[in-house]
Amino acid sequence: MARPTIDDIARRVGVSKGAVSFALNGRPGVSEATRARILQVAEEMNWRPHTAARALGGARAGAVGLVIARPARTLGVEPFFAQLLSGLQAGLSAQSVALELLVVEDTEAEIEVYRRWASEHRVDGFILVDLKVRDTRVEVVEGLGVPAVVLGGPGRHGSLSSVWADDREAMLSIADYLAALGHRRIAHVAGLPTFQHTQRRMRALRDSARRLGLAEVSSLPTDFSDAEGAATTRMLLSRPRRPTAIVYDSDLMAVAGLGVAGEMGVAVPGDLSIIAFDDSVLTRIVHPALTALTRDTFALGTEVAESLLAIIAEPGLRRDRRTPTPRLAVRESTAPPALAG
Amino acid sequence: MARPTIDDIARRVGVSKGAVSFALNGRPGVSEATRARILQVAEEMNWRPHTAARALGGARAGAVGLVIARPARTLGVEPFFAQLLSGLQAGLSAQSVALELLVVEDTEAEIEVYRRWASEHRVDGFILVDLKVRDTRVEVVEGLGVPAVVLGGPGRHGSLSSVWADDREAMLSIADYLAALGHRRIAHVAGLPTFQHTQRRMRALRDSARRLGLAEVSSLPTDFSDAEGAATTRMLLSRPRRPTAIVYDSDLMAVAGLGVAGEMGVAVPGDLSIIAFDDSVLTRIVHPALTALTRDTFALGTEVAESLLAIIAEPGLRRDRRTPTPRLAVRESTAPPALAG
DNA sequence: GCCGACTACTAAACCGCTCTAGTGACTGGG
DNA sequence: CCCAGTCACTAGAGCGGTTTAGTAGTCGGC
Repeated sequence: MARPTIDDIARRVGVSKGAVSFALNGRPGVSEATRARILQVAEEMNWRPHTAARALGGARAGAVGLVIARPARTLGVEPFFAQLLSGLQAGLSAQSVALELLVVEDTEAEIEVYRRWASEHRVDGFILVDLKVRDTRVEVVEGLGVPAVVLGGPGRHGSLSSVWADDREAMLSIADYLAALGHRRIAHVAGLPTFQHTQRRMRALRDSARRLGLAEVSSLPTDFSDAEGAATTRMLLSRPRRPTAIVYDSDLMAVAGLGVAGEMGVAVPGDLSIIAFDDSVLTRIVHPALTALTRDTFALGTEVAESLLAIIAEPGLRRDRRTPTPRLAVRESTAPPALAG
Repeated sequence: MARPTIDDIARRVGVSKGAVSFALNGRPGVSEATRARILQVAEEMNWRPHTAARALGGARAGAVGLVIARPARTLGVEPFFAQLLSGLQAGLSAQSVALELLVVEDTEAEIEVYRRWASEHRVDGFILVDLKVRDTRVEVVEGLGVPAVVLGGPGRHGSLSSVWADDREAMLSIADYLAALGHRRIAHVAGLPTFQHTQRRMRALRDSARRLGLAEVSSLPTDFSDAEGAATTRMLLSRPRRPTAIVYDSDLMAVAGLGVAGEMGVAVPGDLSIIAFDDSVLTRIVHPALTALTRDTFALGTEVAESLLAIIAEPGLRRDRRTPTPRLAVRESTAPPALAG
């Protein structure tokens, strides 16, 4: 027998389709005896709801959408994303909601996908990542009236809910730590300046420099690639007065920077301290292991998933969740600067 | 105006629903003039098909499923998967087919998901990865009658189509290369022995040893984690007669192994040559950069996507595609063994 | 004994689209 | 001139659910 439908069940039990629907959805309208009988027969026939049919009636699609606007080839190298994805999965699968994933080239294409998926009823909600400084997506998604959670914050995402960690606070803690070690010349190999979190980190470092009276502090934007991370490091270490500490906006760039230091004969942490603004196996696998800001990206993912599910269940709800500020895991790549600093 | 339906278009143009459906799907049954008019109005009204409604009529779901049975937390660290995912995306999005992704704990749960998705008509096909030696999934998916492509081969996947690269050939080329350099004691830090490709690689190495007359060659299974990769390396390097070359089944383990060598004062490539059986930024970012077997995982992904789409379009088709054998990219981690070998 | 309220259920509309059977107009061949 | 065949299109069933309106039957109260 092919796919049994509720009609088959209804016939077999000797009731109407409607009764079966009520029974299967735990809705009032059938007696307990009948409900039990229906459930039993459904079980026997191995019945499963046809998602399309359900969705057609205006119900849930049973999936949420994540669209990532990055060149597809670079996605593979970001431990962050894979971790986040895993966490999202864990959170969603608890309610057997699927994740619909799409990688597109640019924000324009991304917006087009939101439009399409929303109008196709393909998903019940969206997850927005990589928030830009003036992000057009927020407005569009708000306009679509589809529940959505923004990863990043605080503020700047209209009426959408968000899950965020305090980048600013984290950067301040790094600056404090480096200053306490005695570093005065600190460089920051940043990410794309169009991202909100990049901006926040740069601003935080600038503020720290002023407050702590650090002489030479600079943030240098990159595209997050290992290549630019390496190139920027090479440039920094070629300066006559090289920085004694470098903070990298991603673990990948930090590892690339460590490689450059090795290649140029700069000892880590003797001549140069390195801190990564993101953690993963990468930082622990290299030698010396990198001091890094760790946060539980997996947990972040589950948090986002839960937020989104909550909003889907109760539209209109707005929920801003701040996750724990990343903490500095001190490993072997940081030390007081050499005396000749 | 909310979502326009084909009925709205029909009313506006002054034709029937059927005509609109024909026109929008490029099917015969309407005149060119009417078709043009309908398309124009559909465009004006910004109409999009409701996927659920389409799927209900027995048509395509417009999505394919990928279920991965691994602890979710470890997924994040495998560059391979993210790359594959990107490639899949690229291949699928060409026909705007979505990818439904789910990470589960074990094979049992994975099979349950196949069952559910198939009966829910949620996807049009499946992609099976991590093929085990005696894999129960193949049989189940065959039984479901849903198109599927297996990543891995050759053989051992029943009537399902497959996309595969020649692991055996690749391992032979590594053995040949190391033997030519003069290595006679070679260790192989393998992956999970339940995987088909792990078995194939181990067998190939054994065969090579016999053929080339290599004295001491051994394969040591691990769980693919950086931790076990490091531990196994530590064990190998503590032996009185340590190997002069180690082949790692993944780039992650190779990097971990490199770290252990550094920690134990074993020079790479002076005292020890290292080869990774998989390539990614990881191998290029460390120092010395690792000699590795490179293949285009992204291309592999698009290949799988295309195969699957072909089978969905034409059920019953069976298509085994062999992708180019991975080639050895020689970098800085391999050299002839020290004389005292 | 009758009314109203409640329970347990049925019948059927509906969601948006596809697809088949059918219809009317026109064409062309014998 | 009539009939068969094509063309362009319509009407409506059907996909598998949900949901609403309606309907018997029962029960309690006065």
